[in-house]
Amino acid sequence: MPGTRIARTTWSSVSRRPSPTRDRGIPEATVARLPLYLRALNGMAERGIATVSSEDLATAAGVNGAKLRKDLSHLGSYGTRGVGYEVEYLVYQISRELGLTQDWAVAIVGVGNLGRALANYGGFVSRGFRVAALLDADPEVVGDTIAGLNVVHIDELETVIKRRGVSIVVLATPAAAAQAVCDRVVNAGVTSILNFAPVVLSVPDTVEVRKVDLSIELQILAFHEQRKADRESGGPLMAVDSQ
Amino acid sequence: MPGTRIARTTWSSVSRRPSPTRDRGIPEATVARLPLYLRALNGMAERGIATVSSEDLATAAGVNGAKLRKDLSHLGSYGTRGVGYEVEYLVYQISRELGLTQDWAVAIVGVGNLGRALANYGGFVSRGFRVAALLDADPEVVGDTIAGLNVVHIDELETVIKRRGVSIVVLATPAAAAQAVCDRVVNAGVTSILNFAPVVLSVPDTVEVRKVDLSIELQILAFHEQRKADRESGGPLMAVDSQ
DNA sequence: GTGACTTTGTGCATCGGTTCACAAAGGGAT
DNA sequence: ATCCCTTTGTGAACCGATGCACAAAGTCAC
Repeated sequence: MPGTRIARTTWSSVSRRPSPTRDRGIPEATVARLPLYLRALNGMAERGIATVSSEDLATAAGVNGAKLRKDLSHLGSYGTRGVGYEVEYLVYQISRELGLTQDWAVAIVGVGNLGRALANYGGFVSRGFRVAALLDADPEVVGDTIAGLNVVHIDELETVIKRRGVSIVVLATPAAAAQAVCDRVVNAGVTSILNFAPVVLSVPDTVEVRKVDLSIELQILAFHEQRKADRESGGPLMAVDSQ
Repeated sequence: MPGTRIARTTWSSVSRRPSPTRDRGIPEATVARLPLYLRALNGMAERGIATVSSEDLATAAGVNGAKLRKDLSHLGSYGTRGVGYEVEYLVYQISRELGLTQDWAVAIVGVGNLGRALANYGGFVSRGFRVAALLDADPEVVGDTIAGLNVVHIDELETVIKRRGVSIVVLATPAAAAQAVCDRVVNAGVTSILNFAPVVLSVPDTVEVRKVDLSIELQILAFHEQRKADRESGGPLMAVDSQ
């Protein structure tokens, strides 16, 4: 299947121009941590803290100081040497960089247990995001009101996406339906998808897919848990080495 | 705070012995992909496929062939050159490596919308995992039956963990309660935690914490989405470079 | 048994990300 | 204005992960 490509989290061809000062190509790892910093900073702003050092912010966000400084340096030079970062200002800069100064219309497809939970989860749709539509294929739930929104039939997908300006879609459908819905969503012009279904989605590489997979996380935990158990009973020097 | 350490996903001191053949230290990146391979293999087994090449399995799992082969080579030499991998056998080997041959008792703490969804989500508790307890602080929901389980008051946390042999805890509490519950869970001897609350948990570094954070995923999508928009209106050569 | 063909397993170059360590840059006291 | 102290921003070494490319190892046909 040469037409489609497997979803990658990174970009195939980011502009690799060696810009002199403000290289706009922010490393993916950094982008993934910016929301963490933002959350910590918001907490500080609420508690009335005006200024913060890289070291303090780093521990609040659960990372190391040097990493935080390097991350922030990718956005620009927003600190004052000898003092630290001004909290309000940094909140604004990170918000702007993440695109949270505009607001994003999100559609949730699949209103089962999980979809319902997401729709109701007020905290996760924080500043910048707004649940604009709920869709489902089951005639039983179509027409219901969940979190103040009317559930629309999946047939209306394309119409709803266009009319309500949806640019991010959350997939909470059963695994079997996910790829088909995904295809339609992509055809409707959406290029950002958050996928909760336990399948590997196949999309053109202009589309960004992020995956949240509960079962995988559990399996990773189980791996480490088992290893700890092995360690205890076997001891580190009793490694079996069954060659 | 020198006593506790921020949760890292990796191990501080994995056995770094240069073992000759079967190095038991499997790279973290590999571990994270094994569940993906396992899922693809299970699908193939169901469809009656007996044997599969690295290239086919790789595309099914959404990775590149060389990576898959290197990943599998960390577990041992389970393929046959010129033929491929026997599906059933590989399923068993990966399951064993991930610790899915035993079953793990999981407790879910916090039975709000999300906790309820997780409890009911039959698919996610796949082979190897079993929801053994539901806990909550709200007297309103304590005593309810959800997914066939009685919701227990959080006061019973330590007792329930011991009595039901819980070794993995899923935190689905409000952010404000998460750290306190986490401390109690850790004190009760649990060393594997899956955290859905939007906070950075502080735990001793013998404890493995994995985080699932919907809001962060959305923000990452927004970042890329904004960048695409900038690209279109600005054009790649109109980079502002506001030095 | 031999040769052609297929596919694994891995050495090696490369790349992105992390961490260290320090020079540069500011603030504040005297 | 000068000196000392604090903290940022970053060059450079390091480390793990990725991907290429190929030799080794097996199957199958005859």
